[in-house]
Amino acid sequence: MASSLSSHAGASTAAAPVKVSFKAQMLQAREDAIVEAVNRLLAEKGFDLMTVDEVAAEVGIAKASLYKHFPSKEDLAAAAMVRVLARAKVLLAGLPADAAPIDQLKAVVRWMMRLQLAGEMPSLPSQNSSLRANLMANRAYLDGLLQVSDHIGGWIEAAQANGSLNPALPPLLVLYTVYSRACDPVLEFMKSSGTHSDEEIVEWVVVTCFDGLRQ
Amino acid sequence: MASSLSSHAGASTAAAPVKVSFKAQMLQAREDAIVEAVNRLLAEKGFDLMTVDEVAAEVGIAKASLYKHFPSKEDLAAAAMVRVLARAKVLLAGLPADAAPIDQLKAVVRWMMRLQLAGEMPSLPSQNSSLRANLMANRAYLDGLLQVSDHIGGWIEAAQANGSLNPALPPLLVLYTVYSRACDPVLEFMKSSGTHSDEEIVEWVVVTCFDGLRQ
DNA sequence: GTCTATAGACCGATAGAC
DNA sequence: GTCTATCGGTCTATAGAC
Repeated sequence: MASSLSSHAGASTAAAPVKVSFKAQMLQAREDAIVEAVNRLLAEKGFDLMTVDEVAAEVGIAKASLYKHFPSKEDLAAAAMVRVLARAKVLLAGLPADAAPIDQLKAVVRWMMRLQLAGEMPSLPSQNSSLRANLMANRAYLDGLLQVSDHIGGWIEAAQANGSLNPALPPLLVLYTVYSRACDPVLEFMKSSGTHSDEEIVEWVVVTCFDGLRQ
Repeated sequence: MASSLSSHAGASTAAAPVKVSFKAQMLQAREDAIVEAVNRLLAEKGFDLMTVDEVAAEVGIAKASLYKHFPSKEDLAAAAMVRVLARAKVLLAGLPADAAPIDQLKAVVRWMMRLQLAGEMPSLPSQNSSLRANLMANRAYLDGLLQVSDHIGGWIEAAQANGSLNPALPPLLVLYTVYSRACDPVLEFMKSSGTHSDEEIVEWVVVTCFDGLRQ
């Protein structure tokens, strides 16, 4: 349909999409910069302590320009969550399909913990109700969360079926436990103790998560 | 020394301590009410979303009266943490001394999770630096934390020594992992799913914590 | 009559929103 | 760049105990 349209309208409209696309690219680029800044600030200080002024200053734009892109602080946070969910989808798609489900799950947990240790994991307070309401009304967020959860959920069921994961545990509990590693305070605690490398910490937490504190 | 003083001064001063003690008791009772309200609000909304006006309203006193007892919002939070640490000490002291160290640890984890599910576990954001600085300057908090950590730390080392806990894990990691159950979002998630009782949830998280997701 | 504690108005700063 | 709401923190007039 698009090709028939351009062949009919000729050169004048052939240039127009390029121009619009360029403008859209600029807009998109700025939006990306905003969301990345929000992502970083959410990881560093959390939602409540992050101010919209900070975000604008970090991006280097006026606060008013921010509100052209996102109507509220809550929407900024939602955009950051959508971004990290998109990154998660890329990771999931890139994992070797023939690996054991339990190893897929471990890879996901490792990725989330490395992201947190790198200061790139935005974490939102589950207590803020206005934020929760906003997220639950955000289609992009819900869609992304559902897709990622379905993908991981498939591995959980497969791992329980082949006996590598405790089948007595509700799959939802396992999913939540995996997700919780994204905001596990143990990582920050161990990092601040300063006596271990990030990779050591990640491996220890993976062990405690899948094999428990017991030996 | 107090008895020799009263025997010397006679009846007139014998009444005075009673009066002072009554006044002090009233003051103490109100302080307890304040700290309990702070504890509940911290558990419900967290530090940032809790307002001093709310605390005063909950207790039923004026905000200025609050500031007669505690000089700042941070001190209110610290008092709530001291309170929960005191409750923890009572629990630790009441556990059967002859039980296996691993069972002592499980009992502690169960207690923390039940407290969280009951909405009585105050949790502070680790990101708020002014709050952290205030806590680190609070002797009562540091003392309480140290005592509780020493007590639990002894069990961790004993459990590692008798092989019921993985000896390859740094004791500090184990301690942090235990403490983290106090703010484990899995509990709230599972509770909000509404299909399981609190005790079921607690037992599942205990299993995943000590035995891992793996079977 | 004095003195303390209280209640509720008040202030300055700051953050979100436009 | 402005506006408004809110929040942490303070001030003052008053009520009640001794």
